[in-house]
Amino acid sequence: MIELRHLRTLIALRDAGSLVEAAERVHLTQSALSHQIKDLEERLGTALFVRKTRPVEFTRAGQRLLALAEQVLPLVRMGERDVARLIGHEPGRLHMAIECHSCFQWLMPTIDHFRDHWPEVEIDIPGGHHFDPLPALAREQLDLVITADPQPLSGVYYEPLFRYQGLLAVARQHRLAERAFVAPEDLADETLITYPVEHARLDVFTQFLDPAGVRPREIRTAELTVMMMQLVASGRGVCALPNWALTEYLERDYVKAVGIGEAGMWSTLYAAIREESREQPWMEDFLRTARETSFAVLEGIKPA
Amino acid sequence: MIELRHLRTLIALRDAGSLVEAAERVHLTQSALSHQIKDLEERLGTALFVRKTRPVEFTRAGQRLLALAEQVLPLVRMGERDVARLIGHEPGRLHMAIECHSCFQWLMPTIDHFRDHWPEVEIDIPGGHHFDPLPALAREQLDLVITADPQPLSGVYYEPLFRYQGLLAVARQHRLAERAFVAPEDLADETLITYPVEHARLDVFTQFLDPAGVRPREIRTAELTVMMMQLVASGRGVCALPNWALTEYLERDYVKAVGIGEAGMWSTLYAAIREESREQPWMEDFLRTARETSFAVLEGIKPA
DNA sequence: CCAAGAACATGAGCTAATGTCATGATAAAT
DNA sequence: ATTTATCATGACATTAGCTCATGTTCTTGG
Repeated sequence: MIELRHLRTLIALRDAGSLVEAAERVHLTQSALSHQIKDLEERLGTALFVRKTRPVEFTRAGQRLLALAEQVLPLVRMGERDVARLIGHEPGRLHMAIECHSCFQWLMPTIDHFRDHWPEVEIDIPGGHHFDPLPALAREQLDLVITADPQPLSGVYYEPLFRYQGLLAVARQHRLAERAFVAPEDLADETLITYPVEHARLDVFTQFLDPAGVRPREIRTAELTVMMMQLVASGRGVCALPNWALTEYLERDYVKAVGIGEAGMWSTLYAAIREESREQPWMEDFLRTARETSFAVLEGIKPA
Repeated sequence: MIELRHLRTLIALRDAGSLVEAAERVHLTQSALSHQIKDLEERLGTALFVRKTRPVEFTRAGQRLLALAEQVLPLVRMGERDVARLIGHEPGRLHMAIECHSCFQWLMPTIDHFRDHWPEVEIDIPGGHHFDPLPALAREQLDLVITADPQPLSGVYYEPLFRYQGLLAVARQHRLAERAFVAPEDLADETLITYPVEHARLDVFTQFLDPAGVRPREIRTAELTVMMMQLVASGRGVCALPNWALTEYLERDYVKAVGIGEAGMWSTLYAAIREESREQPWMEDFLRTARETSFAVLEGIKPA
């Protein structure tokens, strides 16, 4: 019997273009997908896609099932959502804080989408609190915090949203601009621009420079991403940012980006929530929506 | 994650009205369904139906999922059907013979429905053959035979369709008419009307009278069911027929029906096909359609 | 009102489906 | 030709999902 699992796999496969990446998206191994699809194909008595091409090419049978998936999965999700809504009549509250300074880009579409489906949930991003957001979460002053560095805190659960790559933004004519990636030593006599937060919470240091024992010549801070970009573009320094925070500047050819370290510098973005709110139907829905929206809106990120 | 399995279960549950019978329909145990649904309910965080009532009553969440199932399952079946059709381009042939004389009632809707979906399969019920249909099946003169007594024959596979109960039709004012069921001895001085086939192929004898060593006073035969009903109604005998062959006469209050033996006399109706044709996509579809249609059209039958 | 019968729940245990891991084959890229 | 990426495959592991046996609860009929 065909199951929804199979349909979800096919969609992931189409979106990803390869088994390996599709496997990541559905949080299984490549092997599992290979077996799963092979099994399905055997039962149906036909191949569903051609593996030799990149991206994979679907056979007619495969296309038919894809179409089926497109019809069916949204219906199922709507159904689940309705059921969830039938349960939690108590109007929910979703007050959130955003640690990472440039998340609005993908968070806003998420919120818009969410608001349509859960009109009764009160959403807010209270501005200008100067307290530490994670304790405030535990204190129930906040309900969700977007953060890149989870710290163990009783009652707080960190739901991974996605992984992203940190890139080094440099001026277009910078000496490093044509490199595929930089080594820690390359930053030894550069000015590094960061957000004004503790050293320990910046991945460039913890993951990249500190392990190599390298310190940049100078460190200066800036509050806003645009500001940083101006400094970088005018050659007054370099700065490490998530790939998706940079795309708009890269598209406009305002700065260049190079990889950080040979393997790249990857971090995970988390949604921190209280344990109890974890099973709230609208919370589950929000997290799912957030993940979906981010994959739709952002490029070059990977499932956590 | 919700799966199609769950939706299929819910539909079965609604149609059946109780877990026990729903379990039969999906060919699982009552326990399995209980676990399955409990698990689903836990994950959704709400009950789906009230178990105390008969038939079971669905909660709002349950109703929503039922609606979902009604939307989704037909789509899935159409998808599967299309895929199956994409494979088997070779035009199929489906020539069938019907052993049991009063099957047209449910077979016709099946054929109609099937013809819409598989226009390229040539369907026929060749009439008036006087040869034995099962050997003809092996000889590839026929492709499907509806029969109630499977006989081991190499290369022939018997797919069970459903189980039905044999009932004894008696005149309205007959002395047995008010009984819940008859014992073998009750027939000792009755005239029994049967189809004109070998003794060994009539369940009344093999399952009921022979084991008890009872012979009816007289046996007479009739070709057609209507004929039998006329004889029965006018008090010239009694006859054993499948429950579904009788319903139309019962509804019109033309005859009465009583059970045969305390436990009832149950037989299974089979579709006999050749081993090889068993995996033909349209054959699978025909059998499924046949089973579905029969459950929709007939009452008082059970899954095999 | 009690005994017997249905129908559902539940826990233990088993099996088979469905994963992972390690590795090999194949094709594309350098 | 070598490296790198992707997919296939077999052996093993895990676990979801089933059956079996039994308990609980509600209904029915004597």
